Amino acid sequence: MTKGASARVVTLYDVATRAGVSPMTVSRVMAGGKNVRQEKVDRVLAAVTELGYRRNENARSIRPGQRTGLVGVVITNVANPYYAELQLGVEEVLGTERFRLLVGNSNEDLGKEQQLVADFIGRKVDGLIVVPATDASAGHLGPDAVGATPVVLASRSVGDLDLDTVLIDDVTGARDGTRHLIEQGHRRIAYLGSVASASTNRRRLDGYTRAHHDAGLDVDPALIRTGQQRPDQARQAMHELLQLPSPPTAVFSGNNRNTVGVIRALHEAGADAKIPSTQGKDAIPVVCFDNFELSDLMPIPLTIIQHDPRDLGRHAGRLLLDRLQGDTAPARRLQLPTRLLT
Amino acid sequence: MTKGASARVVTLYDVATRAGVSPMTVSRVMAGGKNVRQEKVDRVLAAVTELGYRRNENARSIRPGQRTGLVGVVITNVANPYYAELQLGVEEVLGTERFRLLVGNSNEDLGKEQQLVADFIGRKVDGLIVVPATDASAGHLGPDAVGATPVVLASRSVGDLDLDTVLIDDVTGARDGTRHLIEQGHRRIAYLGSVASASTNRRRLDGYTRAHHDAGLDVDPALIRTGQQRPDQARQAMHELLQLPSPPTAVFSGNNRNTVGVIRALHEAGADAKIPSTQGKDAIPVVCFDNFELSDLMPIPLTIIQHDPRDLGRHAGRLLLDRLQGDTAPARRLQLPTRLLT
DNA sequence: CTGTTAGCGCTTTCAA
DNA sequence: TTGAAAGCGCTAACAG
Repeated sequence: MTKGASARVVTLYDVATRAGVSPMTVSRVMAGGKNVRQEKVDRVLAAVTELGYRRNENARSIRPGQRTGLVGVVITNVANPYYAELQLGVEEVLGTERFRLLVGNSNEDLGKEQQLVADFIGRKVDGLIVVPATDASAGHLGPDAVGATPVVLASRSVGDLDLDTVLIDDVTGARDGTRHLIEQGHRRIAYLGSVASASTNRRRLDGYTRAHHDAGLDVDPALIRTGQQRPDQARQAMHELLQLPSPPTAVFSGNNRNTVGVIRALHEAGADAKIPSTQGKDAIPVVCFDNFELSDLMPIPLTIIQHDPRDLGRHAGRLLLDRLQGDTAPARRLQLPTRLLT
Repeated sequence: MTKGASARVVTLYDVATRAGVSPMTVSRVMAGGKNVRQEKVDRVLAAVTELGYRRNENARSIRPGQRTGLVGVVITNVANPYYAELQLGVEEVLGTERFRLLVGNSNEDLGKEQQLVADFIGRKVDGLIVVPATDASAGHLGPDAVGATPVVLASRSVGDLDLDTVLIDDVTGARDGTRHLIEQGHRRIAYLGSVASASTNRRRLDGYTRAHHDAGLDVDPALIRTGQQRPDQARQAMHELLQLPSPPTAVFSGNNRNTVGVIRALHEAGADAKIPSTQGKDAIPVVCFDNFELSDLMPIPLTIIQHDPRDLGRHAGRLLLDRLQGDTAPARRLQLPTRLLT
C-alpha cells in the first residue's frame, strides 16, 4: 500500500530506485513505454502503483519544446448560460486531446481580462481562448504580449487584431429578426443591447439598422438603449421606453440578459394594464437574441434568434488545436449561423 | 519596444544581463523587491518591461515549498446554472488571493472525475474543490491519492471520507417543501430526483420521507422516480407518473433539471386536458429544489426551495483557503440554509 | 534497449 | 545588500 499523506512527494528517482532501473527508463515508461523491454515496463509500472507516483507536469513542462497541456479560457461570466455552454464546448474538444482548462471570468472588465491573460501566459498555457470584454486597446492580446502563444477570439472580435475568431453571424441574425417585426407592420421597434463597445452589440445593432434601411425606414435613436448588462438594468430601460410619448410597438432584445429584463418589464406593464396587452393581437412582440431554457413557456410572445454557443466553443477549441498542430495559415474567421425560432 | 513573437522566450537571465545585475537580484525584485537597493529595483523593472519578461510560474513552482497558485475545481456540469454559480463563487474568493482555477466537468461520471483529480494532482494544484459524482468508492479523493493536498467537497458529501464539506441543508429544505404540500391536503406527492447515488438526492429524498412520517403518512414507492439527469428524462418520468391508476396530486422536484421536465410534462398534459388543469385550484402544485431565472413567470404554480449556490462556492473557497493557511483542525462540515419561496 | 550527462527557469542556501 | 553555487523533477541528446 501507499504511504498516504506522508513526508515527501514521490519522484521519478524514487520509482527508479524501487524498480531497480535508471530514472531515464522510468521517464520513458511514463511517456508511453516505447523502446523499453516489457519486463522493465512492468517493473516500473508496479513501482509506480506501489509508491503512488504521479509525474510532476510542471517540472516536465519547463523543458524547452514541452507543452504544459494547459489552455487559458477567459470568458466574461459563466453565470450567463451562454458562456457556460461556450466553456463546455471548449472543454469537449480540448479535453479529448488531454488539454486542461484554466478558466477565468473577466466580468466585462478589461483590467481583469488583462490580468488573467498575463497570468495565463506566465503559466505557459499552450493557447488562449478569449471572449474580449471590449473592442479597443487590446494590446494584451497582441504578439508583443502573448509571444508565440496562439490566441482564438470567441463570440466577439477585436478591431485591430488579426486573430483566429469564431463569431455568431450577428448581423444576419439581427437583420432577420428585425425584418420579421417590420414585416408584421411594426415601425417603432425598440433596441436593447449590452455594452456599446462589445463587438456583438455593435454587430447586432448594425443588423437592426440594416433591416430598417432594407425596408426604407429610418431608425429612431430614442428607441435605442445600450449598456444594460444586468436584467434589472434592462427592465428599467424597457419601462422607460414604455413611458415615451410615442412608445415602441415591438422590441428587439440584443442578448439573454436584456431579454430577461424586457420580459419582466412587459409582464409588469401588462399586469398594470399600462400597455394594451401582453397577449393577443395587441401584444408587443419581442424578438430576442440567444435562446434560453423554457423560453417557449414565457407569458410574452417571443421570437428567438437561436444559435449554438456550445458549438461556438467547439469551433474555438478546434481552431486552437489546429494552431497547436502547427497550422500557420493566415487567421481564420468563422461565422456561425442563426435561426429564427417563431 | 519588445520583440514580439520572436525567437526564444525571455528568461530571468536575459533580464539580469540587460539590467546589469545578477539573476538572483532579478528574482528578488520579482518576488517583491525586499532587501534590494531602490536603484537596482528600478533598473530591473525597466529591463522587465523593455524585454516583456514574465516569470515562468511552472519553473518557480517546482522548487520545494513553493505553491503553484492553482486550485482544481471538479464540477459535474457548468451548463447547469447551479454549478456555474458555484464556480463563480469559488473564483470570487480564491481569485482575490491570486489563485487560478483549473476547471473540469465530470458529467456525473466517476471515471472522468478520477481522471481530472489525478491530472490536477499531477499539476500540483495547491488544493481541490470537488462536487463528487457519486457517494461510493472515492479512493481517488483519499489521502493515498491526493497526498497532502487539501480537498473540499461541495454540494455533495462522500460517505466514508472525512473531508471539509459544504452542503445545502437538503434534508430540512426537502422536508419543509414536502410539508408545505401535505399541509395543503396532498397525500399522493410524486418525487423526482437525480442519480440515486448522489448524496444530494438521498438527502432530499430523506427530507421528503421524513415530512411524510412527521404527518403520520406512508410514502408510496410508485411515486418515487430517481435517476433523471436531463430534463427530457424527467419529462418522460412525469408523464408516466400521470398515467398511474392513482396519479399524484402534487409534485416534489429534487433539482432544477427535473423541474424543467416536470414543468414541460405538466404543461403538455394541461394543454391536452389530460389532467384537471395546470391553473386554478385544481392545479397540480409543484415544489422544486433550486431557484432559476424567471421561475416566477412559469405557467405552472411553483413553490421554490431556494438557496444560494454562489455562496456555497464562496464557502468552499474559504474552507480551502483556511487549509492553505495551515489550518489543521478536524474536518468541518457546513450546511447552508434554504428558504421556501411561495 | 538502456544509462549518463547536462540543463530547462527558477530560488534556497550560504558566503561575501 | 548582493552574488555564486546547487538543485527542484524532469527529459533531449548522446553514448554504449
